[in-house]
Amino acid sequence: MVTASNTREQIIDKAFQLMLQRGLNGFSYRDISAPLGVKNAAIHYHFPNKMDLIAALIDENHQVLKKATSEFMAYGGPARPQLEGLFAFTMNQIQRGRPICMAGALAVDYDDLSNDIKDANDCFMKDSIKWLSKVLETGLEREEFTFEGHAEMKAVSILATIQGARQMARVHGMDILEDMFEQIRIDLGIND
Amino acid sequence: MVTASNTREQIIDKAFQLMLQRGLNGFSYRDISAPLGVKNAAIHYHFPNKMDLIAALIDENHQVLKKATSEFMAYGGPARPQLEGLFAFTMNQIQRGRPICMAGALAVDYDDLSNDIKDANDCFMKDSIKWLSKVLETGLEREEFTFEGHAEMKAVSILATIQGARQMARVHGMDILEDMFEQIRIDLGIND
DNA sequence: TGATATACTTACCTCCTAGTAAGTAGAAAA
DNA sequence: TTTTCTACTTACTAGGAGGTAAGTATATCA
Repeated sequence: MVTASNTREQIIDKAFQLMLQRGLNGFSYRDISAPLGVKNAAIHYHFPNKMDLIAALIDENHQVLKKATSEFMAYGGPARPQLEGLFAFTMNQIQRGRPICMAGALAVDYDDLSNDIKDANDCFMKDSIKWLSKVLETGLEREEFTFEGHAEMKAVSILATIQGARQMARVHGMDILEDMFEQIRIDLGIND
Repeated sequence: MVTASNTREQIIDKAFQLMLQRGLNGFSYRDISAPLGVKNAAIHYHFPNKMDLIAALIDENHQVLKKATSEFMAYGGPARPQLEGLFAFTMNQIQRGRPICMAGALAVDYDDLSNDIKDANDCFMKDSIKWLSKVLETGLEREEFTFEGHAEMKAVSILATIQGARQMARVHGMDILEDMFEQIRIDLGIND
């Protein structure tokens, strides 16, 4: 072996894609190992069982979120680019072959999950909601947005809309997503 | 055998519940047959393969929708009770152990589906959107609702929100759903 | 009464699943 | 140079998946 091994990262990357394409029960170790040219046991070496792998994926997902939102959470700033960043991130995920979001992928098989994984997912969602709530509050203060109701409830509703829209996009095509983003903008009083 | 057989109906009923609880890949023939006290082969007798069963479930789902909306689609009437009916139906489904909707259950495993099933699901979604669009348009005309943008886009966004909220409710508890319904009302200018 | 159809059961099959135990090539450390 | 560690592979297992072929009890029809 000449290079330092990156098998672990490749496994995570592939599993991530499969998870967000087919859900937790929709892919097997073989689906990961075959395209990478390794054996199933190689996956078990890095992740003793499937739940360990899933936990790593959720953690990975959470890191991506934290990285993307840390600056705004620490220093604030204009809200609109944050919202547009969420839309762009969503589109980007889908274009990279990840049509459903992590929470969506887990939700169908939710009963199978260990408490650790449920907690990790819960934590991720709470952070997402916290961030978007702050974006909305900031947008309201800076008069970038207008909306009725509590920022947190509005944040949850926007995240739910995107989550649902990602699923619907699979059936109706990706245009529906742009429509949903536009509707969210309209509902926030953005007209440009 | 004394009574007329209702095994077929029981299979559909059980499969429906499992499908909306765990998704297409989240349950097996055994999960259906065992609680009904029949053998797997009994399911194969009524539905030669799993896709035939899924098709029957989608059809069943579509019938429920048509039944619930036919009167309004034919004769119109006040929009608000229609919207509240959607909320009530959603809550009722969840309370009956069906936390995710059919489209959500199919979306994760969408690539596995036959074209027939995709078409049937597409047809169901189109009918849902058509109905809710009419509800919104009617509500606007009758000054029950106020909103910006096209009725159809707004309808899709509401359905997406509910779909996403059902998934989130699994993680965050059912209270989130009532919150989402309330936010939808607020966004439609309903304040009571 | 005999033939046919319905609604299953019994017994089986093949394939795939996650998971394990033992072996191994190469790199690093002693 | 020997030992130890890392990162795997080979070879295997038990169990579960969907699916099938053949048999059977009951009801219906001719």
